[in-house]
Amino acid sequence: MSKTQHTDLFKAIADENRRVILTTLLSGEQSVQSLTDVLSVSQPAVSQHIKVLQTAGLIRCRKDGRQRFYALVPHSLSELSDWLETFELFWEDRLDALETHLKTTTQ
Amino acid sequence: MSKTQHTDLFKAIADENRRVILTTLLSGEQSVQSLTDVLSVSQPAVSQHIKVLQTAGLIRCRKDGRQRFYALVPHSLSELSDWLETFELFWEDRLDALETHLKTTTQ
DNA sequence: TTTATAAATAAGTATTGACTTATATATTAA
DNA sequence: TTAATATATAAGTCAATACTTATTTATAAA
Repeated sequence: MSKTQHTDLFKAIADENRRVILTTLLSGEQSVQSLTDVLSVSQPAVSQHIKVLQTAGLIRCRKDGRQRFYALVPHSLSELSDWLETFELFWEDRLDALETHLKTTTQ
Repeated sequence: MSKTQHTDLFKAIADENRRVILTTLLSGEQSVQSLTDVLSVSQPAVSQHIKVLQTAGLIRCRKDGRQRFYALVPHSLSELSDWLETFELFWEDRLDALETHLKTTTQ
């Protein structure tokens, strides 16, 4: 995993509206239209957020007629999960596990 | 937890240099000086990053003479952990657990 | 075919954010 | 005291970002 992609992920989830998109998709795939209804910004703004999320690998697209349905990509936050685990092991005083983890993980 | 604080956390970890500060602190508390040695930015830039991390509740300060030692605040990423868990339950098809989780969690 | 709809892209703007250098503040050492 | 050191704050700059409206592209319906 490149450093750039890493950065993409953290930046992607840094925006509140993009996090709303992600949590909205927990209830299943959504068209751009319905995502626009949820957020209080314009349709182009939503499309722009979608692009950021897609570039980060967090969502994927399914075309159907003139609509596009976006859905969560399974396990696409695992990189974040790995990053978090480093700190959780540290805080749990699982220093043995942390050492192993640091040896096998790129920070 | 307020929405503002939530946003503070995600924005705090969005920056690469701030993530470097956090991972550096895994090896114990550090002075501003030694953090400045690690990053390739000026001392004031480091102080500014420190302020963001401190505001987000991720690090704390200990004063000793004219030095200030910063350290990780244990479990301060639990909010991020909770947020992540929502998606992980979803991806694990633990839909029963997800339902329970969504009922008890503020997104 | 023409018209309407869904979404993406283009282009411009205003705000935020990450830096810089200069300076202020606090503490220690000479 | 005076000078040196560690850090924070001030002020300014530049680039990135989150929006806007206008337009393009693709598809479906009249």
